[in-house]
Amino acid sequence: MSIGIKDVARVAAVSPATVSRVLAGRAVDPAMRERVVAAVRETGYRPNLAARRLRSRHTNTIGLIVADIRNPFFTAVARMVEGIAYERGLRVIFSNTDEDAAKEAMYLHLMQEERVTGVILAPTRHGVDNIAQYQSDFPIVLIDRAAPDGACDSVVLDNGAMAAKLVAHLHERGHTRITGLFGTATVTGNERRTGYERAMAALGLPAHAVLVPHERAEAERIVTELLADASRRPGALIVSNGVMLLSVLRAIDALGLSIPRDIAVTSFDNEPWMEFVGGGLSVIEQPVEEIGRVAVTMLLDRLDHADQVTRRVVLAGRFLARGSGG
Amino acid sequence: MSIGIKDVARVAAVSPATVSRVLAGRAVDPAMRERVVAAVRETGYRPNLAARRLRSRHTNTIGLIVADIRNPFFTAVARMVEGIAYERGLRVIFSNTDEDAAKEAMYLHLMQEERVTGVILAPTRHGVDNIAQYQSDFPIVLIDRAAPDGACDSVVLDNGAMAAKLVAHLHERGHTRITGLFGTATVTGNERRTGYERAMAALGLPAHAVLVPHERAEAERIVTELLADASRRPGALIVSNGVMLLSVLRAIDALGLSIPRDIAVTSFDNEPWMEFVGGGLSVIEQPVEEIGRVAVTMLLDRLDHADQVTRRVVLAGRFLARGSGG
DNA sequence: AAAATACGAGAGAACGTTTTCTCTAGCCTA
DNA sequence: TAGGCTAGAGAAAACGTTCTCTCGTATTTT
Repeated sequence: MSIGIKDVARVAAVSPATVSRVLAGRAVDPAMRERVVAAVRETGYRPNLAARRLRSRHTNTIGLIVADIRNPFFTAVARMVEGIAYERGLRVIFSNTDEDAAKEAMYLHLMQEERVTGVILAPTRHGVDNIAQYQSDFPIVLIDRAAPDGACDSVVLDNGAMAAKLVAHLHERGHTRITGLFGTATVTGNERRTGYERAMAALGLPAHAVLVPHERAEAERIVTELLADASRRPGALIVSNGVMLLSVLRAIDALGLSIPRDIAVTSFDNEPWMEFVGGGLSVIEQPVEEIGRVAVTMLLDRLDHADQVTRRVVLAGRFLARGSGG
Repeated sequence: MSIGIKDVARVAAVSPATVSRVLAGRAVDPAMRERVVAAVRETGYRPNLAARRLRSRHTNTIGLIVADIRNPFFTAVARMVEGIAYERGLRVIFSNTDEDAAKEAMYLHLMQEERVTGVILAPTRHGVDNIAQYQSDFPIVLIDRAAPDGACDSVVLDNGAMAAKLVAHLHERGHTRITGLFGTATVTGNERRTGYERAMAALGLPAHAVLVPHERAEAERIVTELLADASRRPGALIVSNGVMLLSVLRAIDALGLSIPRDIAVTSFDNEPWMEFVGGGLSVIEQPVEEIGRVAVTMLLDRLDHADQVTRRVVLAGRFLARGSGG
């Protein structure tokens, strides 16, 4: 039998309502307040959040659903979101879809049942089209991957421009046979591919985009095939994200190739270890803390102004030139 | 105004209790069950979890508190715990203390208010001594770091033996001047240091253990200092975890040294990128999936048998010999 | 065939809070 | 000084479920 607000009220010789008011920081006679505070301490009372949420009809909870927790980009964003949310008195329910649309749908349903205040979501490709049905229950802010028709607030990287930056960097280093590797599963991959193709075209170079599935073994197989034949091997690679990069590195290693001697490699996403591989990998660093902060802010904003038009915040990344560009 | 169980009951022409029974999968007349299922679908009903938890008095929720989400070991464990928990119909509340005892205490209080079923915790050094006060509210299973007096169920790596394995490996490769780098903040670091010192003593070699703080810049400074002077430089390093390893690599890189030519490096924790650095880093891989599974299992076990004696499960790691041992 | 038993359904209480409503006392204004 | 107003406290309803209790019907047992 745990201690309830009534027990505290009895000890403090006040009504439960008064205890509730003290806990909520509302106007209460100072003497009474003190009695209540003392009683809370004495009894070791802990409010029951389930009861509080049920009665007050707000959960002060936001959902965070990411597509792949193994991707350190999402880990970093999650860390930021959680920190900011807690600062503002919001709890975070965290979940991971593993790029699986069914899991995504399940977690969105769960968010409905939790009656969350709002959701920050990195949607799967399939999920993007189906978020509309949840919008009526809570606002959603998309991160990393935006809804194509602006159906949703979103905060994304300027993928096209960043891809172009990688192309420019490799071109400056004298590369012309630049191949791009992009994911099949996300709009982000698409945007990066488009940016790559435009930039290549602008330089009068032939673009060669390869679509790489999310699944690891398959990804490695495709990359190995691409690089196996020395005569047809590209001079430089642009890799769409940090997870895919690992498959690329594994293939390069297995073929006994060396970066940047045999092939130049650049990528999206920055991680601590990347300075130690291939003479230091030249990469696009995403502004993860900014993404987290903007996402939470937009979500809270949307709660206050439900019928404001949707916004799409596009953030620039930072190009880190290290040695792997050749 | 959202749809409640009474609305579903009205549509299905049954009592709310019956709807509840159908949802809980209890015995109900098939015809009625069908009516209820249809009504749920028709109304788009989503149960309110706050109400359910309040009334049923169990939350089906476990708390997972880790010390450092940037450490991929914890990310991996978290992923496993979440997966297993969801399989068993448990929700996971995830939080991260950043090795901060105050944050740890706050989150443990939060777990009380959430009325969680149990908690899986990677405690800070300070936290280990204070968990007793929470044990009365919910069982706790410690991971990675055990309570010294067996006050708690725990699942840990066989740190001593694994450290000895690294020593043996380096010794086989001809190293005698082997320095160990260990964290100051955790009992885990202590155990690894002890294992290292014993193994060195057994081989008749002088042990040289260096304590490295968790804070990154400071860690890097200390390691740089250790390696700067070529004449006093150790021939091989044993690093206590993957986060510290990054500081070590940075220092080695900054000094222009090469692994394993100038210095051999071995470490605890395995991550995908480690095969590409220093000719492939030789490391101890922790059985993360096993740790997650055992932790959840022990927690559920403890719920059934509250007064069973505490258990301490010690798991072996796997040594991955790659090139960095020299 | 009668009695005992088991099963399933509904009514209503209960979970632990916050909120609404009512009331009193004190204060300000006219 | 009387009347209206305001602030703060308590009583009781309400949040949306599940659980307990009761009762009727169907099934088994003797």
